[in-house]
Amino acid sequence: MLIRLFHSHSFTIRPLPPFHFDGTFHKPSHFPNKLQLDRWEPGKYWQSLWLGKKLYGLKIVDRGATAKPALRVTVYTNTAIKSDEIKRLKREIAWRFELDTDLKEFNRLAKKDKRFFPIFKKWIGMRNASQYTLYELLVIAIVLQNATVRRSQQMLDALLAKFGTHMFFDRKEFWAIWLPAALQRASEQTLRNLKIGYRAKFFKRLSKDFSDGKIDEHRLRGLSKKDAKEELMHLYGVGPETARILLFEAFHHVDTFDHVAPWQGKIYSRLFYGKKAVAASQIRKDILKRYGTYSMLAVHYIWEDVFWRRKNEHIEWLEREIRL
DNA sequence: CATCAGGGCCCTG
DNA sequence: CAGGGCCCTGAT
Repeated sequence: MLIRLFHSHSFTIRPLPPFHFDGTFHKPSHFPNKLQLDRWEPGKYWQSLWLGKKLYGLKIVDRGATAKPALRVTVYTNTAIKSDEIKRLKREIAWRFELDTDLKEFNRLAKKDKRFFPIFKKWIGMRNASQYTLYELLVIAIVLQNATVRRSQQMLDALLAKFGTHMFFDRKEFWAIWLPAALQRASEQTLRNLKIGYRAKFFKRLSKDFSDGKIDEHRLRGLSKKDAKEELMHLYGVGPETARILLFEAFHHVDTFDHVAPWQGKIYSRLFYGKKAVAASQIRKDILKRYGTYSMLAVHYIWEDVFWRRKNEHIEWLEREIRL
C-alpha cells in the first residue's frame, strides 16, 4: 500500500558555519537500495523520517553558502502538523545531521596536515551525518555483516518489500524502514524466507528489545563513548564493527577508530600509505597519533572523498576492493 | 560440479 | 582467547 503524504509545512534552519551541503547530505560510500530510503541531487535531499511513531517525508534544499548556510526544510505528513512537532523535528534534524556542531578545532587540526589539507579544504563544513534512527542504522549494519554489497542490498530490499512502508511525497516515491514491533511479530521462518540467514534471530531479538523499550536512544545519546559502547555491545548481534558504525554515525563520537575491518584496512592502506596491505594495528596507531580525538572524522573526510572521485573517474584498486 | 570467503558475531571449550 | 559454525551468493 502506498501512503500519500499531502500535508506539508516549511521552515528554515541555519546550521553553524562553515557548512557543506552535499558532503553532509550525501555519502557516496553508502550504497543505494532499489527501494529508496532517500534521494539526493546537488543542493537537494529527500528521505523518509520516523519521529516516535509518526512518519514524515522530509525535503531539504540548500538556500545558503558555506559561510552563511541556510536550509529550507519541508516536512510532509498525512495529518495536520502541530507547532510542537515542528520544534521536535528541528531538534532531531539538527542532531542527525550535526547542524549545530562546531568544527573549528577540527578545521584547525586539518590545516596543519600538509598532505591531506586539500581534501579537508574541499569538504570544509561537511558533517558526520546519519539520517537514521538507532534501530534503522542497526538494521542496515546487520545486513552488512559478513556479506558483499550486492547481497546486503538484496536483504534490505526483501525486508523493506515485506515490512517497510511505501510512501509518496513531493511527487516521488520512497520507502521507510518498519518500526521494531513489526519484526518482533514475524516468525523466524518468515524472516528466513527473505534469505537473510542467521540474521533472522538477531532481528527478532533486537526488535523485541526495542519495542519493549529496553533501549532508549535518547538516553544513549547522553552517554560517553565508552559507556555507550559497552551498552551497545550487549545488544544481540552487535560486535566491535557494528558498535563502531553505531557510535560514529548514530551517536557522532568522532574519535571512534578502534576497529578496522580487513576490507577497510586494504582501502586505508592505499589511501594513507599507497601500499596494498599495511597491518591494521599500524594503521590504528598512526591515525590515532595524527588525528587524536578527531580520528574517525578525519578518516571519514578522506574516505568519502575517494568515493566522490569514484563517481567521475575509474579507480582500479578501489573497484577491486569494494567487490559489488 | 564443488569449494570458499564475504563490509561479523555467537557460542563453546 | 581461539576457533568452529552460521545463511546465502557469486567467484573460481
